[in-house]
Amino acid sequence: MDKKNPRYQNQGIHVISAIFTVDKGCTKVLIIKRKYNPFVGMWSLVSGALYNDEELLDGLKREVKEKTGIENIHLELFDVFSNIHRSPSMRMLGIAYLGIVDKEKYQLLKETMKTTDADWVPIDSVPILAFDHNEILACAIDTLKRRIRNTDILKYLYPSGFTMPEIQKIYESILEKNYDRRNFRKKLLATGLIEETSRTEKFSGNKPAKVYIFKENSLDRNVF
Amino acid sequence: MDKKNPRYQNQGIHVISAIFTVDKGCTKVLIIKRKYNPFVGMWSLVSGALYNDEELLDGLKREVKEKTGIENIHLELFDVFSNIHRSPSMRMLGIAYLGIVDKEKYQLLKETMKTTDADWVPIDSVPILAFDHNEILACAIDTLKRRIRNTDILKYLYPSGFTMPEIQKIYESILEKNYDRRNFRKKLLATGLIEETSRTEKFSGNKPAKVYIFKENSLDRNVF
DNA sequence: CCAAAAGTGTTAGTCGTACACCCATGT
DNA sequence: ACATGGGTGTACGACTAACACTTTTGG
Repeated sequence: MDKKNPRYQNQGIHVISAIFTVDKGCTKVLIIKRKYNPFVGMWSLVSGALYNDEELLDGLKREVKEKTGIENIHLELFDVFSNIHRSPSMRMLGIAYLGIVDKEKYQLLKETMKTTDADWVPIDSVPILAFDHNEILACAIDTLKRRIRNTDILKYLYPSGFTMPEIQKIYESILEKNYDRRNFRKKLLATGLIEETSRTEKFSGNKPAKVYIFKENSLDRNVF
Repeated sequence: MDKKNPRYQNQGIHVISAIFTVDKGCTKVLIIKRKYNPFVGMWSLVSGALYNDEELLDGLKREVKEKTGIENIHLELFDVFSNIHRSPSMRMLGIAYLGIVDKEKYQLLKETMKTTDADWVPIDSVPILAFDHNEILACAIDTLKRRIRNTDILKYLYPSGFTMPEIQKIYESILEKNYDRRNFRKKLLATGLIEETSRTEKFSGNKPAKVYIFKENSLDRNVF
């Protein structure tokens, strides 16, 4: 490879995040309003250009922090978008990550150096987004559905534990299906991914519910 | 993003392929011997740098053709490698694809403009490879195992059909497990991914075996 | 007619699903 | 004591796994 060859130059890397939360039974995604060009004034996913001395995840976390104030979240790769004209100014490869967080545990900045607004919006009423972000989001939603069924991604939504009714509601909201309480509990326990703690916590009734946590190991399994 | 900022410059994109085949019960991967620097004289996966006016898959297929003579194969994304020093000369993001082909259907060039040798080697006797290709290969093998169980990736190994004993051997070779002939057949048929044809073909015995083909639809399913 | 591999069916055990009652707490 | 949601067990059907004999072809 000849570094001087212009065909190898002028390409950059976008890191892009689809960060989800579930709020009262509604799946929402975090979007920001852009303060600068390209696409000034438009909404977009939280994203930015990678520096040449940065790992992908480090760059993405930097962008997420700069544009939303949110730090220390789990993000995982799910796809790459390579359309040559997906960014107007130059060829930018888009590396897309997804995450899911409890929005109550983070302070979202409404305005930053690079954004004029930020919000959690229901995934079925997302506006037109900059770049190819609507396409990326659609792909992220599909992947999220698959991953909550096949992997223990929800471990990162509940770092300090969860109750059965609580996590069942999450599965039902994201997958848009209802599950039988008794069978749900049996199936999730049967995966071996979680374990009981001695704590209890109230979810929405009066009787306190047992708190469970995800174990460390994380083999791929069909969960639901 | 300020295009003039040097932190956004000097990064390139590698497209990398782990192309597998199964040869007499042995899973093999295609590697090439490098004619030029970096890593002249070393073996590596089939890979190269992406042009700034190319889609990822187009660039990868160009590289595969240039370095092996092989054309028209299915390749699918499986991971991204972003370690800053994974390439010695400059920061190169590595976008990794995997494929599986019937090596008898392709003519492999032993030498090309950019390679001095090329070969299918058993995955348990792969030499030290250039860049981070050993790591990428290990990751590809894991993914291949998962995908033959969860997706219809073997459709691309058998574009014109397969017999039950034949495809069972492939599953057994890659997953290093044996399956009961009767149950294997029932389970694969139950996925709904395949259908019978009117053709028959001899695999290794004297009695001809029915030929099956993969259907068009390709929903993710657990196969084995 | 013998060898080699292809093709098929039944049974037992396991897993998933459907379903109804008691329990702990707050008001 | 009542309302609200949390917690549990059982029975039935579906799927998975184990297993042996018959069929087709070539030599």
